[in-house]
Amino acid sequence: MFDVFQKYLEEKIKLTEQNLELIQSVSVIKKLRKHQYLLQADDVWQYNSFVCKGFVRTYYVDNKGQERILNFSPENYWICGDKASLASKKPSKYNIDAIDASEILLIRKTDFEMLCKKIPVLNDFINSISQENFIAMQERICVNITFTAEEQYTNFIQKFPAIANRVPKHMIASYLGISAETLSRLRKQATKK
Amino acid sequence: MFDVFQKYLEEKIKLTEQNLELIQSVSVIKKLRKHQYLLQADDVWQYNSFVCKGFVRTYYVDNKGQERILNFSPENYWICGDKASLASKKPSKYNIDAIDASEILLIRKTDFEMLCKKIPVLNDFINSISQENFIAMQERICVNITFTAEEQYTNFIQKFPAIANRVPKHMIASYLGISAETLSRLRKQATKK
DNA sequence: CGCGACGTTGATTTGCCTCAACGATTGTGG
DNA sequence: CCACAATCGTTGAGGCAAATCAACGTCGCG
Repeated sequence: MFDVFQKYLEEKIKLTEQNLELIQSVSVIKKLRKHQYLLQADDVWQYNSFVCKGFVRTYYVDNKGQERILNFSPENYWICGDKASLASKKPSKYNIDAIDASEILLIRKTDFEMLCKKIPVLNDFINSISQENFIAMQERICVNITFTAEEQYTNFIQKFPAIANRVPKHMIASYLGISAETLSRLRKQATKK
Repeated sequence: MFDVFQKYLEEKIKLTEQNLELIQSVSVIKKLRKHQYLLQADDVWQYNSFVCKGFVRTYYVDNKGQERILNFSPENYWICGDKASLASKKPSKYNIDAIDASEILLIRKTDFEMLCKKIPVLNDFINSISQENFIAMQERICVNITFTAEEQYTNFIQKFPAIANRVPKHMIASYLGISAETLSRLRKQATKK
């Protein structure tokens, strides 16, 4: 499974043989069955993680007991819901679990920092990803405070068609912050048009 | 005004005399009157910017013609609403203008990258700020998709009392994504309790 | 086979928006 | 310096979008 990650990296940046070996030496693969947790709320998280295979979600349970999905992480993406706990070393507020059977590549925080120090091109790459994520997040806030439920859903399927086809509808509703019933009705209306 | 920025930096990281001079050599101060634009939508933005004095907001105009505030940046904070244009070199979707008369320190993107290259401790510091911002953003999304208007407002004043006291109410409403009328009614209710 | 996950539909309620109007304050140009 | 305009906050009336509560069909799985 490391080869998936390797291929991903090689498409983005130039790495020497030694660097790749160094990265591999600190990488661990974790297999998850469907519904299995990668991280449970109240645990401390200490890894950077990349989805080699499968599909993962980050969510939390709100004060009314509802599951709220913060993020989907399909294969070939970093999981970015765990940053808060990773940075603060405090127990996580979020859960991460597998939507499909998955294989996750883990790199311990300290190892990851070592890698970034030793491989400047990796460091730059990671920073550019962080920046992209930040911009995407900002985008999402705009969508959230501006759009109606319908507009949000349209925007979502047009932006993430792959995810939209792959996860249950009620999870999309949870991600958008609307009820599953409302989403169902929106979909019905949309087909009419 | 550079001294405000210098003081800010020195509280956070150790810098040599030369490094400080280097930073100062690429810094420019821009004064803004109340209501003056720092950045207007459709312009390209190429600076990292820090508020030395005053108060600034980042906002956009939605498809219904409403102003939506994405961010407030008080003094001693970086302005982080301009990242998308800065990264992509594309015209900005956002406007930035002064809520109060302000003085903004600007560092051109290329100069800023040079600084980060030459001053590792600055680079690390900037990265940690980016991370904090990212986490705050994530937090905001949670609040947004979970909370009612009332909960959001309570959360806001408790989290940013300084901002809450300083900006007009209708801007807070705009930031939260609720109407000014609703906010007014919430406030009325709150005083009753 | 039976149970749970998923999606849908209906009825009802409600939180928030929109439109409109009005004081209070601030700012500004003649 | 006063008059008038603009900004800000508030209040009321009415309407709508979405939540909630409830029930039901379908499918896949243990």
